[in-house]
Amino acid sequence: MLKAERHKYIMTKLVEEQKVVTTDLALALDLSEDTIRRDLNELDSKKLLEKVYGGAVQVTEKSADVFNITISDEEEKIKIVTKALSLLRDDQVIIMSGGSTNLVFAKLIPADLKATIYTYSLPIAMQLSQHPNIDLIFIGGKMQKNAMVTIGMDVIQVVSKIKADICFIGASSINVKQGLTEIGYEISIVKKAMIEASDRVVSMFSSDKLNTKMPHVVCDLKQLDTIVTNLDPEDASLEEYRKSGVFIL
Amino acid sequence: MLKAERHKYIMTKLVEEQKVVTTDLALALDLSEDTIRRDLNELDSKKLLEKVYGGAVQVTEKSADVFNITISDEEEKIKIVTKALSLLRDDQVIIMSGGSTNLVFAKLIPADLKATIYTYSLPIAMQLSQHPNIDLIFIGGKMQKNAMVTIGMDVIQVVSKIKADICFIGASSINVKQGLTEIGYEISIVKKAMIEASDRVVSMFSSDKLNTKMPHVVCDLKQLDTIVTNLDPEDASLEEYRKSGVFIL
DNA sequence: CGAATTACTGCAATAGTTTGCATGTTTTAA
DNA sequence: TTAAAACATGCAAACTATTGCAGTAATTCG
Repeated sequence: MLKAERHKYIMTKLVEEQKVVTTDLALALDLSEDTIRRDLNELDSKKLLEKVYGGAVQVTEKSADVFNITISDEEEKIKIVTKALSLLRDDQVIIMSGGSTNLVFAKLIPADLKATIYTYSLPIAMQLSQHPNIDLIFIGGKMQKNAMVTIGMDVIQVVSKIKADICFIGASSINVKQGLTEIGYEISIVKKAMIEASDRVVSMFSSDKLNTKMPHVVCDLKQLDTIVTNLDPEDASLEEYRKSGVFIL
Repeated sequence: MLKAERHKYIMTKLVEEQKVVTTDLALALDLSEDTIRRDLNELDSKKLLEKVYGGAVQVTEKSADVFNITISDEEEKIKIVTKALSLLRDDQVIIMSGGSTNLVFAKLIPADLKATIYTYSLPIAMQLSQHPNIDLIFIGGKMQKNAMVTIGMDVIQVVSKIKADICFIGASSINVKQGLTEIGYEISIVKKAMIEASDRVVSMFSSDKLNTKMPHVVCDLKQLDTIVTNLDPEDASLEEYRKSGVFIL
């Protein structure tokens, strides 16, 4: 029996019964449970079903409401950004890129902080727009749909005229050799401009971004002043990053 | 029975009956109360319900969420904007101001409409950012907090360079003598610029805005091409507006 | 063709999860 | 205040997952 065949069988069964059980499938298809589990994991990664302990269930379609932003691993991200809150001072000029980690950060910025914040991310601007003491400037331009950020020359032009004390920059990928890299060219050049415009560059990301790479280089590790992760700063996996001289929070 | 299955059952039951009782669930699902309690605690930590002594209740709506925008009289506004949908054509360049009526309008723009839309309202940009065929340009600048729109010279500068086919402009107040008026000076000048930039000016509002005034004049009634209200175009209270020559939808 | 590479499957050892029960504590309500 | 009900915690048994490995099948490429 072909793997594709099995997958079809599993999906059919799933629709019929709202769930599938690993052991039942192994029995029905006369295969080891290991194989079934591998199938289920594969289908899960394709988002065709949701693997759960003991089997799999149908994917629950989350509401199509644009304003209902779900943040994955929010708990983890809260831990990361909480550390970064110590970098904030009154009267700073701040630039923030997009990304869900930065969004969580925006949520947790203390209500009494007085600062000027530039951003080109719609969700972050929405979040900060309710902050009583922050002067918020949105950097306009053409919207990149899914990411809900503006991109392009308009953004670069505005950013390059800013003189910021600090910028908080999301990371798609980071590694010791290439530094910060991005999947999209446009985002990478906007981030370059942000870094140019800021005295201090901070990047926050979870450890699964470590030692990965994307096509477009943003900057060297050296150009980052501080990185903030969910790991302990002394963690072994940060060893090489420590050596490069970047401050780890 | 899979744990994930149970959780779905519990959540369904919770929606149906507004509450669940530990002992009842244990009986219904033929499991120990301990297991049910663990389930409820788990769902609680995911914020899907609130665990209470003896069972669990639905989570109370959190209103402090910036992204949870409530639109008053949404039904009424849907009626208004639905009429205005007929003004849309493929390949138009459109400017939209802020306001909840325009937000409802944005929601109802057909998915197959190809157009370029400029806006300076965060919620409207969020809404339109998911639209597959719209080129969206956000007009940046300093954010006005509560309204979630950008204002000021940056906005004026961009708007004055646009050549738009049509603009959809919210209204705070309108009357036959002064025309369109606004409570804030900054908003009024942005709207003036929008009108300048557009071949055709459309204003949508509910009838309670009729015959009211605010301090800052936006434009004459004559400068509006079309107004869209919840009233029948032939309604008596629109008599004087009809006379002024504006088209009423 | 045939050697090398790649993909698939089952097994075994290890690791992690779930569940009910026993125990002791906390909460509720008469 | 007190007794019953609900709860939290630790534990053991059963169950489920992951990982590396080895054997086999399928595919690729010279």
